[in-house]
Amino acid sequence: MLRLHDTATRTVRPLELRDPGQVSMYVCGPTVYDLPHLGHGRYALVFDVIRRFLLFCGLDVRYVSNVTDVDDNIITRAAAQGRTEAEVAFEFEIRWWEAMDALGVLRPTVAPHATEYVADMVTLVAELFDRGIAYETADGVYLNVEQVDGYGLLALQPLESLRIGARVEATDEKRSPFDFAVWKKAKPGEPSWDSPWGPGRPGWHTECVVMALDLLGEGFDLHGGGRDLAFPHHENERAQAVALEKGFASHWTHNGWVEVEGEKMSKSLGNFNSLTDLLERSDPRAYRLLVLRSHYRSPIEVTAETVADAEKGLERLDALARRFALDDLLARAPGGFVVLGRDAAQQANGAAVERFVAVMEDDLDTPGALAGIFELVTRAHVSADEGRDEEAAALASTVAVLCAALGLALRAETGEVDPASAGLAQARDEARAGRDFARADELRDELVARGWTVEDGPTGTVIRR
RNA sequence: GGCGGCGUGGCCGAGUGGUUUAGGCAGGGGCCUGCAAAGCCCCGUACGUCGGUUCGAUUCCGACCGCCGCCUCCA
Repeated sequence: MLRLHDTATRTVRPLELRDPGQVSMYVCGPTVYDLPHLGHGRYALVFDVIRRFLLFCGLDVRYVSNVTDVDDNIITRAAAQGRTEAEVAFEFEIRWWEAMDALGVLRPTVAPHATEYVADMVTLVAELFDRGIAYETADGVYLNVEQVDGYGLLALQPLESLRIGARVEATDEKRSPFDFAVWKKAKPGEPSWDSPWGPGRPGWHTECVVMALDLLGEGFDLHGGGRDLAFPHHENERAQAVALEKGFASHWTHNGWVEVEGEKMSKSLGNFNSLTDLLERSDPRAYRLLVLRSHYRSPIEVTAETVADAEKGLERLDALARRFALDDLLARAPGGFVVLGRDAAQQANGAAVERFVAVMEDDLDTPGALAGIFELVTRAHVSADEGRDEEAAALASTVAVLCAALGLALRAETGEVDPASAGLAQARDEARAGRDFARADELRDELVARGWTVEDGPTGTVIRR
């Protein structure tokens, strides 16, 4: 079984399933008030890979990831742009899914919206209120964290030590500095819903509790997100569940940061920290490879260099795909899901698959998994060079299967060739046949000038983009 | 102030108490090729500093230096 780091216990331990054969996971989704950034892309990729690996291992996965479509940031953005909150949320949610699709991130099984759950959230807040754990202030309803057992579990430090450095606003009516809003009273012009405390909107930390419990049930298996969500967001989700005496996530997993050229990320690189922008200016698969190349809990550096480096790694995989005419298994699979599970893959090259599974099960060691895949690439070429075609084909197809398990698409196609370029390629073959190499080289230069990469294959000139 | 993480060869990035290497990219040499490209083979003898434990540490312990993050909305 997959062993993953669990933030609550600070250990790597097996993911224990509530229902055998069935994984229930909740990953905190975006607040849709702006374009997704690189950090969004990383968490989405990390948990996509966890999901795909579990699928590869033959498990059913119910993957719930929310969209926060009401929140302070959206309100601020809408006001600044003279639009409604709904318009802002709608626009950026579209941009979000565009980016996810480009990254090859599987759509969640369910992607609930906060605004669809307001009534349930009011019910939850009322219950917290009735239990005396939440209290009303001038601007909302707060949960008193001092009444929650084990508060500070995910912050990885006791409540007392949190207090020392806490910044407490002087005007705060809060009973404890870490008390958080479960309901925010609306100011004039803000979107609002009715509640026993007057018109308002739910606090951010409330939506995930309600939606996770509704869509996955108590005691679901895995809750994930970026490292920064551990505290206070996940801590506060958990606090509400504990206050209500409901079983919540069994396992908490958080991924590390994205760093962009040190501290001056956006300054020197323009919009480079926008995921949308990165996806436009590089092969979208490169970001997946870049993310997979380091451990999910380590910080990663995203620079023009590391992205270019990843693109070259991709080229090596694609070259194998071309040589062996490997199918892009993801393109053929319905919904981009892994089609070949572990059992089927076993037939390709059992030892390699077992090694892959072993390293992946060890806290998602994707760098190790990639190392194994690249070794298979070399072995496939060697086998083919030495004429062991069957073995070579098996090795190459193993590469395809394992790449698919990681969500990495392989490209064997060479791109659409226009008639003029095809003509040049043919002319070059004719020149070469007549041993007019000067002419052949001229034609190659011309093709290169048109943006093609030119290779001589067994059947003549092959051009590709 | 409290807490946590990191520091590996030109770059990215794993890993381990010693004997055999991660892997990728770049670079050098060779094979193949009309020349290239792709591919294959070979090469660099790395582990922040100072101590300690040990027969032996990059890997364990301690101190120190440096970098980063969290404690506040944040993936």
